[in-house]
Amino acid sequence: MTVPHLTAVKCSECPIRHRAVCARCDTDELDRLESMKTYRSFAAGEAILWRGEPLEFVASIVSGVASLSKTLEDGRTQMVGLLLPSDFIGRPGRSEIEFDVTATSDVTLCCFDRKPFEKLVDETPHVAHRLMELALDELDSARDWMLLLGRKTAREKIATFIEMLVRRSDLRNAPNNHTTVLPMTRDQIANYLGLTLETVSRQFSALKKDGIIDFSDRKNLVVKNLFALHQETGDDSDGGVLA
Amino acid sequence: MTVPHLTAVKCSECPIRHRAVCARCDTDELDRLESMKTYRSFAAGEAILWRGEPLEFVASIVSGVASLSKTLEDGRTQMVGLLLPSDFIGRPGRSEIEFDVTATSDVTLCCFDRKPFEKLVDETPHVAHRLMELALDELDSARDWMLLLGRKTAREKIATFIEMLVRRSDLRNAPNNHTTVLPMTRDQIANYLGLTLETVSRQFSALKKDGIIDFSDRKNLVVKNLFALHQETGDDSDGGVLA
DNA sequence: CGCCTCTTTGACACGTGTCAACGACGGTGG
DNA sequence: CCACCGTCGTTGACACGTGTCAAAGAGGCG
Repeated sequence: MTVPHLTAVKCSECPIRHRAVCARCDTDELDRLESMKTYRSFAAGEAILWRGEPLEFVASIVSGVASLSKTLEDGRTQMVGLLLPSDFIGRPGRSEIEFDVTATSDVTLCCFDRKPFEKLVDETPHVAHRLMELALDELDSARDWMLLLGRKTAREKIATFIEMLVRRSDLRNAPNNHTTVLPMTRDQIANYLGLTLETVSRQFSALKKDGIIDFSDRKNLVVKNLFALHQETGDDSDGGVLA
Repeated sequence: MTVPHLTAVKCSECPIRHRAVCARCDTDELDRLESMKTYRSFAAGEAILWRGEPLEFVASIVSGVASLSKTLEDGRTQMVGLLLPSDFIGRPGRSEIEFDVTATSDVTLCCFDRKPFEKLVDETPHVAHRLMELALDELDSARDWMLLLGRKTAREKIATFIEMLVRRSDLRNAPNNHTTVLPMTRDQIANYLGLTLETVSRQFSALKKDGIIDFSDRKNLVVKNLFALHQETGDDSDGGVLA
């Protein structure tokens, strides 16, 4: 299975223009980025970068979902990050990365060669500042995930995961009719949540049996009761729904 | 129990001079920091900052250990970071934090009022750059911890924890005679590792029974066989000892 | 149509949490 | 100086959640 390398769109028309690393750039800065960038695409399941490999390029995710994962010697793996459109791969001043980056769905990246990009970062406070914000956002979500991994039950993990997906995907629908698409297989969800795929499957079934969610097929789910779902996450009772 | 607020030492004589946020500063920049800083001390167990509280100051840890933790509605808590000397509290552009910061041991901080410090960051690339590095280091260790929380067994978690302490504390001793001090109670270790305090205690006992570690008292432990300890961490077999 | 991957479900095992009792240590006050 | 008390740590018995192993169903693609 091959994926065509899409031709890059103009930065000014880019769907992630306002949230990616270029979010704060003025027109001149954008022109400079424009001249440096290349688009690359990866099919679902394909490796984007391997741990320890020298880092030739950095990139923003234009479309699709990528994951960061770490593996123990005996093969147990844990996802340590989920990258969505506008998220950034690679860091200034780091020549390699400490985890594998994999395309979870089909992915399109807006790539920059690392060395010239680092030069640009040094000369462009707007970009440096935005990179800092993106890193801090990742740090916050990593810490939320540590709480989930260390202290939540399987049911709470699944409920939290679904709630996160619903919040990010579909705010257009009427309340109590939230629908969303699972962007990954049961196995990948298990690796994200620190569970086995069997436990993931069982917890989905249990939430379905309790009337909180429903599946139209494997990937598409409807949250029938968002309040009840939130009650299952273990987080503050006021939290999400009313916020 | 009160802790005296130590008078600040000269930046040029500061023990964390070469690793903290000021690491890359030249003499002029250091003078400016010097004029802004205040020392504060906190006794073991004391709260330094509460989640959601407006962030009045940022700080570097001069001595002692502080922890970041998150709590679920029913009281389950998870440490999401351990701050050692030279680590930084607070972020540019964030007016509050999403976790509690607590003094684990007696702690001394080098504090700066947030607003003037942010101004300084904007005007001082050396500081901005160093802050970025510190954030990325934290992100890397958060991700290592996610792997531990999600996939390691209790014994692997304890072995990893001890190995981390030994690496950071005592490189002066001869091989196979590594000694270290546990900077926290069993309960705090449990919250760091996503375990219960009983499990922590049992795993310490098991490693002692297997001749891998030994205790002279509750806090002081000797690693009698560092290679065997590393074998218990679940990490790559080549990893630490030979590196 | 048949193969392959993904998913579901069941039976069972085992690691870790829970509950409880006891022991060790350190500080305080008589 | 010693007795007391509170905190912290250890150990045991048991329960329960989640992992493991196994089999079969569901859907997609050649």
